[in-house]
Amino acid sequence: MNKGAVMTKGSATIYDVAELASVSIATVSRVINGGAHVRPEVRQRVDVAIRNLDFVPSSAARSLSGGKKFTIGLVYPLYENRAVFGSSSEEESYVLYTDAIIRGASVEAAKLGFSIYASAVRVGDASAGSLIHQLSGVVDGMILTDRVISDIGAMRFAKRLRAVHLSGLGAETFGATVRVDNESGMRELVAHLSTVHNVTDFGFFHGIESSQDAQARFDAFKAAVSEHRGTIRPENLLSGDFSMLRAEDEFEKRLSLGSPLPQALVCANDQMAFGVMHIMDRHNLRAPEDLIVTGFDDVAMSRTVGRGLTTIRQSVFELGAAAVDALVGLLDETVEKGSMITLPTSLILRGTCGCLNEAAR
Amino acid sequence: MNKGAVMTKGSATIYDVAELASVSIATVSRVINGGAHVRPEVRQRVDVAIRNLDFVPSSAARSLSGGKKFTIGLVYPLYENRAVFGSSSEEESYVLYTDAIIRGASVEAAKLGFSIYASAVRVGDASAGSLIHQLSGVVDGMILTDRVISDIGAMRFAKRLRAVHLSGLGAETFGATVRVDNESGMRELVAHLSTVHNVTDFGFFHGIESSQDAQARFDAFKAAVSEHRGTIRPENLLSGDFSMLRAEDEFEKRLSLGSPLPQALVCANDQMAFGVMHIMDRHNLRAPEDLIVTGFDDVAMSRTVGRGLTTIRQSVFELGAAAVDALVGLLDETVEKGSMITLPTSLILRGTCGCLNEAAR
DNA sequence: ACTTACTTAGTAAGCGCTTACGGGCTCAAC
DNA sequence: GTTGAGCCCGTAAGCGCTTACTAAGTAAGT
Repeated sequence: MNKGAVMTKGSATIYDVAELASVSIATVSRVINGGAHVRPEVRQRVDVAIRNLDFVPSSAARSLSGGKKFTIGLVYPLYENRAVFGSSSEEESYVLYTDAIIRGASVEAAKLGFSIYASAVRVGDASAGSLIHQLSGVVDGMILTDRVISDIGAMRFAKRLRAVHLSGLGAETFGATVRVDNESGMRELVAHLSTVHNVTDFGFFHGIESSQDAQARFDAFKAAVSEHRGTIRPENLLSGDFSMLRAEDEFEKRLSLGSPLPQALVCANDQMAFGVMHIMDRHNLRAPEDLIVTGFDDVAMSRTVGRGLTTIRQSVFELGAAAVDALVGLLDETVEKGSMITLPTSLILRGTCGCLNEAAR
Repeated sequence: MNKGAVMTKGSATIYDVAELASVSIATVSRVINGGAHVRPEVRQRVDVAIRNLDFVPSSAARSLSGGKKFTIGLVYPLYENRAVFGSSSEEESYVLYTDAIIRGASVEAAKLGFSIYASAVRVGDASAGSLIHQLSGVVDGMILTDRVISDIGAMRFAKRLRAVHLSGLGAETFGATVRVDNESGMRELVAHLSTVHNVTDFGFFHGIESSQDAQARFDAFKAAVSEHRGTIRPENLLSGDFSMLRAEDEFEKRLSLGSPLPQALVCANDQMAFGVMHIMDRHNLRAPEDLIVTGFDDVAMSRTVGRGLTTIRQSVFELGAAAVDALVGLLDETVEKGSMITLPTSLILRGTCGCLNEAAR
């Protein structure tokens, strides 16, 4: 195993590098990891050897030895198997949401030298706990997206594992919580509708109940409306599931009621606002003339649909990134357990409320 | 470290289990892995110990020792950082596509005991090769999606690593290729249009050039049209990038040309077909009366848009799953290097070609 | 009863790293 | 010139598994 050690079969190991550079493996290790206390000359020799051998340290060995696995788990909801292509549309909105989180997390993780291991859990699946438990052997900590863990077993693994919960409330149990500032976004929006457009008669399209975000948006909405002395007639409280399709059905039903519409219908996400506008179109109703419509998220399509959808922007991409930051912080004890990070939102004014200035940044 | 070994700090190790069950670690290992040659009684004792200690084997140690890492890399294209939320719409179609692949791959991988490590590469980024090289230290093999690797460095890593390329052509270099049967789908579609709807004057909306799929669909389309003695006027060859927005622009331009439209416009994916229909709407044109429009993919919205989009169904979810199967096969030498797996497509007839029977499975 | 063969379980040798520890240097201070 | 303090680098002990190899026990064939 002397000369044979050089690229006998699989990829090169640290021993091969050490031999080629005529140093010990400890030195090679030092060079790889920041390399304190290594003479420049030696470091160079090692670097060259690494390059010549196409050496990539084995993550497995690294983890075993170093204790850290440098992977963080990201658990997100899976709906039906036959996702997206050839499947229901409820999913699409979640797919977009989830995907943005995953990308945000991946990019941030890469910066910090971590990998993301994304794993889907069927919502409401009892085996979720077991999966998470299983995951714990593979990751250093994990990120749980909204709706993923009802709280079953939350306690159980929370103490053994670092975790970040997205859009949760009860920080305490988990390591930390990262959420979006639903409140101030809603407050801004309602204030705008009330003061600029003189809206007093409000309606609201609720998202799926099991979502903390949906709940938070509704609560904030109610608070803001009452603060501005607006009214919400019960028939203008529609309940959807964040999907466009469901929103269309519900709104169609609402129209058939005959009862006059509110001045403004605030939707808990953009997709539902699109659904509403779609149905309005069929009935020859126009936004904002016949009804002011607003969304939440500011997805790509918001800018291009009709005269532009007035909405509240949140950056889901940042959400993912922030979650990673929080988790890594938790791991090296930079972030305290129980902390809650809140990401800002901003009001984007477009055509559906009557403000056409596309400028709003 | 005797009694202390039991849950002193981190999670339990195989030693803790062995001690609790009064067996050696080798026996525990056997129980975990299929457990050949272990007396039922002993196996039970071990199982109980595992459960009591919430033992999850360390993936790191397993990999180090076993040689396999049980992770497969999945490299997909990243466009801009600020993905999806607050970003361009070109991405959305890709996001959906990528996501379906990732989910398909994850689910299949989970079944086989593998994890998916999904990693984004900026398209056209020179560092792609280095990232892939880096990845090779972490995974057993990888899946490269369409467009991800131009071929730079393909040679370089192909020999050291097992890889599956999605939608590629040149199998050989990579371990294996998994693709969708663009050809037979297109052939079916064109045959249908020609024989059932008597179309002779065809148009085509091309996808992004760098995509092998886009190219394959166009080639198959041309072949099928000429086989049916149809014609394609040059002005009816539109070029898009798979996005709805770009398609809208292009089609608007085409309309302003004044030249009569073809009888049917075959689009390389559904999103572009939606764009076309959107513009038609604005100009009071109807499908299929004024122009037959067809898509490719059968995304969720296809069923609900207008009278339903006639399209070619492919299951991207299956694509991801098949890729994992192929890769795992490659790893245990069940699948030969150089093989190509082709997934079926099927013609879905709906309103936009004049066939309203939603039944078509 | 005695080899032959198979089942069951334990012992121990790594897998490829990180890192405490210690030894050999060099250099400044006494 | 001796000592102490750094700096550099090598030695070796694990990290928690898998898997030969070995040994003991059991069943079966002669």
